Amino acid sequence: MSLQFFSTLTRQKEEFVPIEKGRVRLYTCGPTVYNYAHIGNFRTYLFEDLLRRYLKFRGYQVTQVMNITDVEDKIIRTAAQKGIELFQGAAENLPEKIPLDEITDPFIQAFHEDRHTLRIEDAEHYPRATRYIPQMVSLIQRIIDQGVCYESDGSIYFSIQKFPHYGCLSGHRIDEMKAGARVDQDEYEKEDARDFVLWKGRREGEAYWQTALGEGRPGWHIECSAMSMELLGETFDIHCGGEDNIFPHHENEIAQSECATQKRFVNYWLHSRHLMVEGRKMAKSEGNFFTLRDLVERGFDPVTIRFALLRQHYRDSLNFTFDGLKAAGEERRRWTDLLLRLDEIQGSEAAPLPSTRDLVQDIEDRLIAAMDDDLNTPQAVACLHDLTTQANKRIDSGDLARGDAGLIREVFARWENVFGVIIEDRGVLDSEIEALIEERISSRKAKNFKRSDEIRDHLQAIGIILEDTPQGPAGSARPDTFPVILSSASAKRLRTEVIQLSGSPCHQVQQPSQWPGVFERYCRRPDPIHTLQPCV
RNA sequence: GGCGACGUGGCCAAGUGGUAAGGCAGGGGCCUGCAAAGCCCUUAUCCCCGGUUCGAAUCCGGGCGUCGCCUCCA
Repeated sequence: MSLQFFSTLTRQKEEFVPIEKGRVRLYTCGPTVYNYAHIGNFRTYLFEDLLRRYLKFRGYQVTQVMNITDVEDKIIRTAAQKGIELFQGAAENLPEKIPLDEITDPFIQAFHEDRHTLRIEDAEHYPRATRYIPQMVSLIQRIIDQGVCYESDGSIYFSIQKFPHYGCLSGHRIDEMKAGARVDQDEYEKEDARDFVLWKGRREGEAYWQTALGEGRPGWHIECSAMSMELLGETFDIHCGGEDNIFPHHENEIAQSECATQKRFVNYWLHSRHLMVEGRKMAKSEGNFFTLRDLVERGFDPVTIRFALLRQHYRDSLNFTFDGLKAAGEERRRWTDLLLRLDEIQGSEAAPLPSTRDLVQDIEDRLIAAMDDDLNTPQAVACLHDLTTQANKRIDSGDLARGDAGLIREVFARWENVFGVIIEDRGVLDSEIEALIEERISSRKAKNFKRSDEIRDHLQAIGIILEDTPQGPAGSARPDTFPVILSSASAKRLRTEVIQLSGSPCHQVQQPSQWPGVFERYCRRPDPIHTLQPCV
């Protein structure tokens, strides 16, 4: 089977054929930087990251653009409130920094930090709207040349009646779109309430650029058209975003772009559905609004958050719950535990058994089939669980040699490149803890179970779980906490893998009233008397 | 009001015509000094009604319910 995506444009799955063989040009709508991104935003960015990673896995060279919207109403309003000097200047000749950057730079930086926290890969380009004003102006001029625009009070509007395909993406038909009160909220003067603005004429108290179009600033939609064309060409392969962007944003992008170029704008439109929290739309007024930072601060493992947001299909609405997070952590723990078990397999480096090769081949075939089918992550995850059960079974029965273990490890390593949720970062075991582990081993040998249980309980209280195996103690990750897997040389000598938690004590965390009991169940253990050194 | 999506076991969730993947949680068992982990066993006829078909969770019609967009909210 071939790689297929569900295209919003045709509302069906289509085989993916890139414009240029072996290469994908991908545009993803990025953040508006007036605040920290919330987990709903990140659901979309994670979907796009998965898409990017899988395309690479499938051998494509990916050129991804993610725009940064750093000029729009809220930013300008914030700047005005803060008394930041509003700028003016020729669009062609702007200084390195503009006053609005004072508002947006910190949030751009925070966005990239959050991205890294969630293991979202770097895109090739992160264009900022304010740096592409000249391109927007010339694009608007091309659209004007097509005779589909009109000017009113210094602003330039696109007349949707003049674009016959208007509505093709969203399914809205122009004659059915009511010019109701809600549509007509724009303060600017439009001939038809449904028209959209390409260029906003200068208004008192707002930032503006001096351009061939006059003084003003760009409308919302034009930045994506201008920047995508500049960096990816006038027709490119895939354009993504959240479902709320289908209308009007992407609909308008198509209209303005295809009018300007008289070419197809985008071949595949992919949209992710929204995230809900505990069954409700996430909203500040509901008290269920979370930024990534909120959750990390409260002790949730960001990689588990990544997994919780990725393991459900991107085109289904996702109900983000704390029970779901916990389950996601358990699923990940199965994998990390298995990898630890595989590491412990001793013996000769014999060639893998044919049955192991068959197993691995079957799993990988199914994984590819699942992901080829419009990124069917739930099915792919099930494949990894199947492999996990099979591998555990073979370890238990003792017919897994190091060569077999290596083969299975390779599968996880390969698919880790796609999912980014399997492999843990490892640190180094604290010497005080090592001493306790050694003491427990000797206690057990001496059948002093009171003392050995005491030590195990103590370690568990600070977030280290010891599990005894026939070969000696081993460790596993706590699903509900922040695991830092520690594996020092001496730990290995003891055949021990230990996990320690890092971070702040839970009693410092404020419990939110809307979820009584949440933190008893999910917060980090009150630690941290032991300092961890990250291992390279 | 217009457009669209969805409704599968306690929870999450695959499966789009041939008699229900996987995970979490729960129960039982093996293993263990006790645990933990792992393994084994264990819970559904797929919102309701009608239709098409030899046969439907899967197609069609109706109903109920949930959600999204129609507002510069991913």
